[in-house]
Amino acid sequence: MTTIHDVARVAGVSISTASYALNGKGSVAPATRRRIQRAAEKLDYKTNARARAFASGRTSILAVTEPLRADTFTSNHMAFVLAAAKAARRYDYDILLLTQEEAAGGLRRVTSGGTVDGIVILDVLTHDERVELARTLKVPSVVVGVPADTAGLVCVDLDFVAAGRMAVQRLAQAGHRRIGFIGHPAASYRPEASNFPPRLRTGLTEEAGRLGVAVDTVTPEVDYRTARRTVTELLSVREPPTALVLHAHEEAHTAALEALADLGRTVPDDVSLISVAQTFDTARFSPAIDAVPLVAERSCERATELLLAMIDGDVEPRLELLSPFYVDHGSVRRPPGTAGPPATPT
Amino acid sequence: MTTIHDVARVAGVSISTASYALNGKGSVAPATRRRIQRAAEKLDYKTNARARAFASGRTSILAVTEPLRADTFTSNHMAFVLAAAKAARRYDYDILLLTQEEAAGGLRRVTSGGTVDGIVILDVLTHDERVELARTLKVPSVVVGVPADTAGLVCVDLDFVAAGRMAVQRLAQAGHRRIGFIGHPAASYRPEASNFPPRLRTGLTEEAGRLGVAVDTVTPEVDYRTARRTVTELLSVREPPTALVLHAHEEAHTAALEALADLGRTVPDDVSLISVAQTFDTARFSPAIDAVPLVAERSCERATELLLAMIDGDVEPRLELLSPFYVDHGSVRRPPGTAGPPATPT
DNA sequence: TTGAAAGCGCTAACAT
DNA sequence: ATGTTAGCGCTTTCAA
Repeated sequence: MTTIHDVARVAGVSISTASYALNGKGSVAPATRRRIQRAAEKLDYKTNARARAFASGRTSILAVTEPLRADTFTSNHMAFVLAAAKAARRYDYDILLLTQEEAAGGLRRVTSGGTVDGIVILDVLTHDERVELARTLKVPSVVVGVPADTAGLVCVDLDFVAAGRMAVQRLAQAGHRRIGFIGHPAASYRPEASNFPPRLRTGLTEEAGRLGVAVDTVTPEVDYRTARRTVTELLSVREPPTALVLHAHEEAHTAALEALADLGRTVPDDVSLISVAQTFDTARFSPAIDAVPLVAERSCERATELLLAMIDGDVEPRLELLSPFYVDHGSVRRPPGTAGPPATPT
Repeated sequence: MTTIHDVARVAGVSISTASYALNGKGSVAPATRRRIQRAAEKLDYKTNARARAFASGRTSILAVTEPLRADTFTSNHMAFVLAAAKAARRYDYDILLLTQEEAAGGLRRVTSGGTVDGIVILDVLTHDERVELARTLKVPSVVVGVPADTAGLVCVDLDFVAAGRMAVQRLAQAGHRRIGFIGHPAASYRPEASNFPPRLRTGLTEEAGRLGVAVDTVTPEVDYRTARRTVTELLSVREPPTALVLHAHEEAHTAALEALADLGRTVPDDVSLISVAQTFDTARFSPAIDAVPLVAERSCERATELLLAMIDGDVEPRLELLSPFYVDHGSVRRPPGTAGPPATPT
């Protein structure tokens, strides 16, 4: 095994100089640095991560805690975990994955022993024991999501309220006066769940109220048949909505499209469609569906950035809400029989 | 920060005795051990993981490498990652997650520096660069899956061939002479993909040949409409299969059930159904579907067991295929119009 | 710009 | 059964 001593010896310098040169720290004469690098290369020297962690007090590992709950969607979770991994790697960190069992216990463990340098808390609940714990830990942490009490925390998340508003604004602008909202299962709106479904719904309904748009809300369970039946019922009333906003699982999108096809309604001629806060690609549906996407990479990139700043320095507690943006795939048009404002904004 | 020195001092022993007592190694008098434990508790002593890793050469972290490819199913991947995490924790290990980018590079990195003690390779391809690399590494690794060349490797996997056989046997026994096989998308059967889809199909078709059962195979893409159309076509021929075997994504199951309902076929009276090698619960469909399940926990538990044995000792290279088992939910009956052998085996 | 040297906190070989 | 002690390989302070 070749150590930094070997490199120093071959390069004819002291180990401290070798260390400085290899880490790009301190001041080393260019010629010396090159000599050391060549020696390291020649000897195929690899820094011993354990020794480095011990000496420096840094492991270059971040804990990522992501419980998997029944009321949430696997693909979304996976997207965030992957995004967190990607972001961490951009800064030369690896991630240690903490799952459901041992949510708080695991955090305590990897934290008290110094296994990780920081914590990324994903998929946070309105009231989350991991957040309570994180507040008391000396290891820095960042929350992706918005718990009820954000005091003393660094939180990053999509502005779900604004995302809900944005969908309504787009539809109102196209002339829709009555929209259907297909939300998550009812359980997702209870106070003990994540709070992004209610946040989105709040933005949507408040903006609708402001703009004089009626909203029919349904919250189908996570299975194709229920979703399909619910959508069919939603559209089979005397005065059906002329547009649908979806904040639901992927299968509900399929179900909605199938239900519409079955009812003989065309998108976007008869019914307009917008999907809000999804991590999957809504362009793959036929027809493609307009979206206000939830980009896991954005949240995780920013969260990681802040976390690393906390690791070597101080960061003021804060709540950073990322502005939503609109992706047009042509699934919104003005309602049938109206000659109102143009469907496409200028 | 309280160290083992503090514990030793308070307990009135040497640090080595404290270390032995705290780690359950060496021989320490029960009374002494208790004294040390009380001291540790009182001081809220936590082993410094970095120092321990440095001194012992073990980090108690396993790398789990799981690329995410387009041709595979997120929920399956997630199931295996979670199962790996769970298994690791059972043995007091944490997992460091390596994703697509840096598949081989990441392995090299966490391996050459001693960041991890071992590697769990998930979702292995028939020809997988990670496997090639793992063969050359001094850090032990275990493969979940079966690459083309298993020489020198420790591999664990469900016996997909036997799983395919089992499904056919069950149906043949119930009297079916023609079955439909709904497989993964065609791309999954190419040599550069994972090899479990072909393995399953091989077992199924060979056993069918042996038992005189005709097999109509379809390989729909991963979207609801294609799946549904394909299933409808499969059943809309002059002599349709009387049973379906599914080795496909979850949405294809929904699609198949919908297609059957649309065609007016009842399960299991008109058509029998078996789902093979799925990680999701096939009982949640209505009707519930018989299964030869793929239990991620089984594979990962055994893989981890072997990996840990490799970490402190030697393990002979091997390929361990786990026997499939059948879960009856009543979705198999004898074909309509036959009065042959009973549908349920004794 | 470079080098000498002091640990970091723990494990484990060895001595008692 | 318990204690002494030598590192583990690196980072970093301090001196030159």
